[in-house]
Amino acid sequence: MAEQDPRQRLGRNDWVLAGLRALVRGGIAAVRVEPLARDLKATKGSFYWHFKDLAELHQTMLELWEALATTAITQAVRTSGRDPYGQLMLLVDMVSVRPGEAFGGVEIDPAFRDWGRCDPRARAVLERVDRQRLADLQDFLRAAGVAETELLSKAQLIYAAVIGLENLRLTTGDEMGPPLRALVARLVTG
Amino acid sequence: MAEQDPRQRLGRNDWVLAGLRALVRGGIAAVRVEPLARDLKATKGSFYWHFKDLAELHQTMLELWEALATTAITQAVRTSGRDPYGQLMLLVDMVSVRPGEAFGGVEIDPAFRDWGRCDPRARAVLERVDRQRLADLQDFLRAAGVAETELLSKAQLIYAAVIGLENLRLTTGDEMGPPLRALVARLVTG
DNA sequence: ACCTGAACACCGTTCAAGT
DNA sequence: ACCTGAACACCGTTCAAGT
Repeated sequence: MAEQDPRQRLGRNDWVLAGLRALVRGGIAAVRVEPLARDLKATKGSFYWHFKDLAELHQTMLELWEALATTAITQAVRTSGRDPYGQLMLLVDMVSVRPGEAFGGVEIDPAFRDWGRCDPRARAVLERVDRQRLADLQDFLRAAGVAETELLSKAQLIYAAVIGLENLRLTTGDEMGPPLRALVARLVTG
Repeated sequence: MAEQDPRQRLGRNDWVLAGLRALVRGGIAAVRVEPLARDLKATKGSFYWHFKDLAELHQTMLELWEALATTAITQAVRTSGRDPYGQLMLLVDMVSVRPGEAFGGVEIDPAFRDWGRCDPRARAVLERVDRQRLADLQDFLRAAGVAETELLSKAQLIYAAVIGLENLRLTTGDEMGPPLRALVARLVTG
């Protein structure tokens, strides 16, 4: 995306990105000051210039994810200029993108979901994200012509499929795009 | 139950019990060598006489719980000499007992359930325990005259109620015995 | 057989001192 | 403004030495 020049000085953001990498690789237990410092070839003192403590880094990661996982993607979809059905498919595509191809992409979702199972602070964020996404999904389905009485159940089914397919991709390596597009097509036209 | 005499020397079991106490109070993160040693007024070296490392203590705790959580209770119920319906009610009573009144009692269940969410070793045990309990519950329901086609769904409903009520007891403090007995009565006679 | 005490490694946190 | 280096505390793990 940018920043090929190896700056000597680190910003708050470099630590957050390193934290996200560690989270995806080893879970929240891997997001620790000293390993992160080694990763960035800096000292722990540098970390403590940017953050009060580990909890503040965790909080920052959660806030970033909450923003990316909800407003960022739906915003991009809404302003894409496509018709409602095209917007739904774009949403599916953005959510199905392979790990590393985009941030806020789906590769970090399971990592945050696992984190939410073990940490009340993360769980609160996870609950807000899930609620928001279900609400957004219902908006898109409504715009695409789905009947009001079927909005919730269809949104839940799609979201459940996304979560389940994310997990399967981690184990079986299967792509989630095709089955997801098929499901959405069936639910919108049916 | 026993052991009022304060022995100087600790056994493997004292460490396991201290580990269970710590797990219930503070989750698996609280089950650590040095705090446990402080709790038992011993040194860390003593711990490492009985266990290779922390992982071995964890494993021992999981094995103990798996035994108590499945075979121990159902065995006691089966050999109680009651009729099938009485056995079901005894099972409910044993599972509803207040924290501290019995080990293998339900007070430690939520702690192991939380642990299972964050640790693959614990998750494997949790899955076996849940499957075993559902199977046992179906056996008891069958003996009490529940129709074969309704065994699974009724067992699931009862087990879900147990888990949900355990959680509510932790927050609201409500007793779980009465609602559980009512549910079982309705499902067996209905 | 069971334990103590000291040692070492790892890591979170603080802080004075450097650029 | 941002970082280093050293220090301290906490805890997992090892081990020689005690009873």
